[in-house]
Amino acid sequence: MVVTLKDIANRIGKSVTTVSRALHDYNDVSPETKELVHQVAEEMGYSPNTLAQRLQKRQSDTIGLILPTFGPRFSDPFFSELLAGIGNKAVSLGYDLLVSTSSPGERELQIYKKMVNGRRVDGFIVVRTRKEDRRVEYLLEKDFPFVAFGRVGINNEFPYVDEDGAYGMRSIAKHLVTLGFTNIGCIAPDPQLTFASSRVDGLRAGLTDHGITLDEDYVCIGDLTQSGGYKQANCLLDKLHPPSAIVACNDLMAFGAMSAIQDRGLIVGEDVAVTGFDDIPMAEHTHPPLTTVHQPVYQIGGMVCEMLIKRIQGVPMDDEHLVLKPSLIVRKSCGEK
Amino acid sequence: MVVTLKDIANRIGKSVTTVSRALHDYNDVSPETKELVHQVAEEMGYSPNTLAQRLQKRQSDTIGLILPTFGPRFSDPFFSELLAGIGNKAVSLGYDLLVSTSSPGERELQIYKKMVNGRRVDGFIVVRTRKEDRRVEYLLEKDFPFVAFGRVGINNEFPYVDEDGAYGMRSIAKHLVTLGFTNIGCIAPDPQLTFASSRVDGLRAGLTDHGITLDEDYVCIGDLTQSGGYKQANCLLDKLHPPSAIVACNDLMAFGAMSAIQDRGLIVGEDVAVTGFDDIPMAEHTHPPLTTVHQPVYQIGGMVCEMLIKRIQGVPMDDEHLVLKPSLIVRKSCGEK
DNA sequence: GTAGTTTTCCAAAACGTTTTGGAAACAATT
DNA sequence: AATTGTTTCCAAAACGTTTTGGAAAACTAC
Repeated sequence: MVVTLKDIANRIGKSVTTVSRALHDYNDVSPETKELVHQVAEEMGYSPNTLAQRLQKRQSDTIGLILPTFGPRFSDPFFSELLAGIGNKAVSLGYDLLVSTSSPGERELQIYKKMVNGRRVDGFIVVRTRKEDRRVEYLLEKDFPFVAFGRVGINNEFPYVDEDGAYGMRSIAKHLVTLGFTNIGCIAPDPQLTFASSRVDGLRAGLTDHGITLDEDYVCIGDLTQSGGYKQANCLLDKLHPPSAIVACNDLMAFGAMSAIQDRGLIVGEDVAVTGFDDIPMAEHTHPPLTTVHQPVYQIGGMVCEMLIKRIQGVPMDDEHLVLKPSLIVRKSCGEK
Repeated sequence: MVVTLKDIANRIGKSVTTVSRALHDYNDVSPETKELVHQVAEEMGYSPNTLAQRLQKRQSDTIGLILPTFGPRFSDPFFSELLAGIGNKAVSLGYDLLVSTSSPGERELQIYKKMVNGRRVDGFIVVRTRKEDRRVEYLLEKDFPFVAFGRVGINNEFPYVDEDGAYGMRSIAKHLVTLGFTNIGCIAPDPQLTFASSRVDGLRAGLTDHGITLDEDYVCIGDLTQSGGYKQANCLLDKLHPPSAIVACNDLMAFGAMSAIQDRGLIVGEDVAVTGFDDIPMAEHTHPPLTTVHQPVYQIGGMVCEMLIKRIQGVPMDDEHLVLKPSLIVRKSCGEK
């Protein structure tokens, strides 16, 4: 049924070794034999059994990505773009991508362990890092190759790519202050996430630089979805002195905030300003278009993937720690300039 | 370094066979030996090498999913939800999920071939089917297991799950007619996609039922992204007699249409009605909330995954062809009730 | 004590590759 | 003619499992 090296060998009356070496173009096989082997292999429709090759190589040529989903309806455009970036780079470098999904927690860690123990993958890409991250602790302890998108609370002794969230938020702060906003609310992510602090702290620092303090009562915590942004924006708007600008820590929550504002008959960009973070493609076509901070997510996917493969193959990386400066994208959600 | 059966066997002075059988709880191993094996295995931290097991079983226990991405910035919440549905079901049934990304075309087919020939996966989930679909032709010809989400133009002799797009669109048509709309525009997907016709035809039929004809000039083709919806809505609105209702064939394009309307100072739901299709989570929190047709994408992911695994294992399926009736979700983008 | 049965074990083969370490055949050099 | 070198090949081992087909040892029944 399925053609193996042995079948080819039997057919041409040579050994399996010779067939294998002929196909790999070793120079201890005569040109005539090579020609014959290639021809017969082609004719019989031979393709090597990847599993056998991998067992022999003791490499799975596969990288693992476990997406942290929150709730069953996981629907985040950010991750689909990251996935495309990782996936395309992986195929171009000859690696498979093994994807799993799990909400953070014990089950998630079990999946990592299962993959490591069963040698199913050669390394991981860890995304949405947390301040105390069991995943990176585990992988570090096992000395298992991985590259993270994001950093952890302490001891970042592993390769990562991260964006300078504080810098991005300072840009936002400066932009808002320049436009005259002083009463500012913020929708932050779960504080266990590393990027929560860097972004919120960046915002606070940026405002302080201009003599404005961010009231802690005006920092709400959302779940990074549009629905979460909607709810938290409502909290903010229900206050006695509602903020005139809402800084959401990702675009999805910013969209929710915009809806909350509009549902009250207020106009985004006139009555209340809104900003986001990430610059997902949808941000360009909301009404009004969202002022946000751009992260090259697709490219980042490619970068982490490439770094991981270098790590796996023992090729030195140009730079183990990459921190990208995100850029402010001014659109119209904070009013016309 | 890594513990194998042989290590355990050496340590306790038994054969590899016995250790293997003890771990699998065969009854030709004495209780004492079993106990000992388990204990030592535990102590040495043994985990079987998945690659070796798979080679021996001649099964990869892996299912393949190749996402058709359009352009580098692939950012579709629909697919992340589907992925979560497939992924969670796969781990719960002990399968790995191999994900790749490619834009439709020759390269895409190459990826399928590579996976099939190298026996890297035991089956595929094919998504976003086309009327003439090289992928299903290929898999059918190779008699390789797969389950599709969606149908093809002719000869649907393979297991699939699909939604009744025509039915969904008829609901939309009826809803709009009931609300008094007569001048209707449509933003359709690429007509090569199977669901393009079923949806547009369904709309047309639904309108005809109520004595309204869908003007072909009022059917534009969008690329299923928000940006595409924005552009095509503008085309529609630029007409001499612009439609008073825009029916988009997915939610993302509906969002774009809403922005286009709002950018002209018009009010969605008052001046122009908009409808979508899919009911992605974001649809609930746009302004106004989007009237659309609900597809249980997460569940569908689980279903196709389960069907595929049955197909792979030769277990008969309850039903090889599942066509789901989507339900109309009335919100506010066509005006208050 | 013998024949049969049950319990417990294992060597060897198999899965499909790649690598190792020669060996045979022939040619070139002294 | 003996030595060295080159070309071409391959048997065997290895990767880490599981399965097959016994076989030895220990009981059971008469």
